[in-house]
Amino acid sequence: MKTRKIQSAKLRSAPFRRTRADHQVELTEDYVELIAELIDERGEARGTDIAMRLGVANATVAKTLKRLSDHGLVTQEPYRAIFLTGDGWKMAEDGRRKHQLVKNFLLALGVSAETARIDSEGIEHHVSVETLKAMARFMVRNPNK
Amino acid sequence: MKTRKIQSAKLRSAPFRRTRADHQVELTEDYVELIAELIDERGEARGTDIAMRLGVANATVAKTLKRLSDHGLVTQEPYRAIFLTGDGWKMAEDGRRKHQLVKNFLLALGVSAETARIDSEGIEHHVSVETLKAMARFMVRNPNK
DNA sequence: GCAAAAGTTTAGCATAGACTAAACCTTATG
DNA sequence: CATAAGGTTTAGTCTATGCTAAACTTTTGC
Repeated sequence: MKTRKIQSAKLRSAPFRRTRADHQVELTEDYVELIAELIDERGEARGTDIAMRLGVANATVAKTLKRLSDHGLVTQEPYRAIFLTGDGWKMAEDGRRKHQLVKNFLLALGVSAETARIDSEGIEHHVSVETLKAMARFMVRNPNK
Repeated sequence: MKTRKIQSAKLRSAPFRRTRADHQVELTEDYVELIAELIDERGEARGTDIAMRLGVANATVAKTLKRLSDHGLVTQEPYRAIFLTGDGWKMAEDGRRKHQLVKNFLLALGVSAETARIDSEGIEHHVSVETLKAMARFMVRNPNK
């Protein structure tokens, strides 16, 4: 096959997907959002509550929290509740704003509440600012039916 | 704090997010879709091409392909091109259909081609059938501006 | 105020997905 | 047609995210 080399040249590098590191970012965002939610709802976030909501073992939560703490997003004392740092709150707020917007958009699009809740959680981490703006515009044009 | 126990009881279990195993599914879908694309474009998919498009090292691709092969999605002979099995094609086609729909939807919503391309890749794995239908309806109402 | 229950942490293990470096086949070209 | 270039595989390492089991601390309730 004589054409191989030429074809290969056409593909030359491509920052096409992010895929790898992004999964960590997503999980981190999920954690801080959930922690913010728990603090709002009940004044404090505890390992067990996080574990239950995420459906993982507490040991897993403890390990992840240690990492978040290393990365300066949460603070914790042994055997005490977890709190968010300034950076942690910022990330959580960003996430929640996005999440709300996507969810409301899906509702405006006409999907059920349940589906809007589930899909918005997945989609939230993948929408750019441009798309968020387009969603916001759409909602202005199509008020909450 | 006397209320702890009662509060905890309220949270009782919650299949709230999928998060863990899903990342693997996403990566798998990305691989088979890309392989299908390469086969369509040029008749065969090779490790190097996949590595370039995904932006990872070939060793990483080789390892992942071994897993896909174990899971019956691709077939490969040493030092030869990669092909999809029936299941592999099915997954790839499903993914591509979803991907196209989401991308066209974003375009119809008014985002730029570049953003539609990038965001649709991320969103694709997180939209339910119900949301896809809602997107399709929207496009009927708002033909390709 | 002590013992049992509940929650948290630590230790050890497994798998996935990333990397580099080196060994190994194929292909292309002089 | 031999060899250099290029693609592929293997080996070994690292980090993240899961798990269970066991140790440890705090809280609750008698």
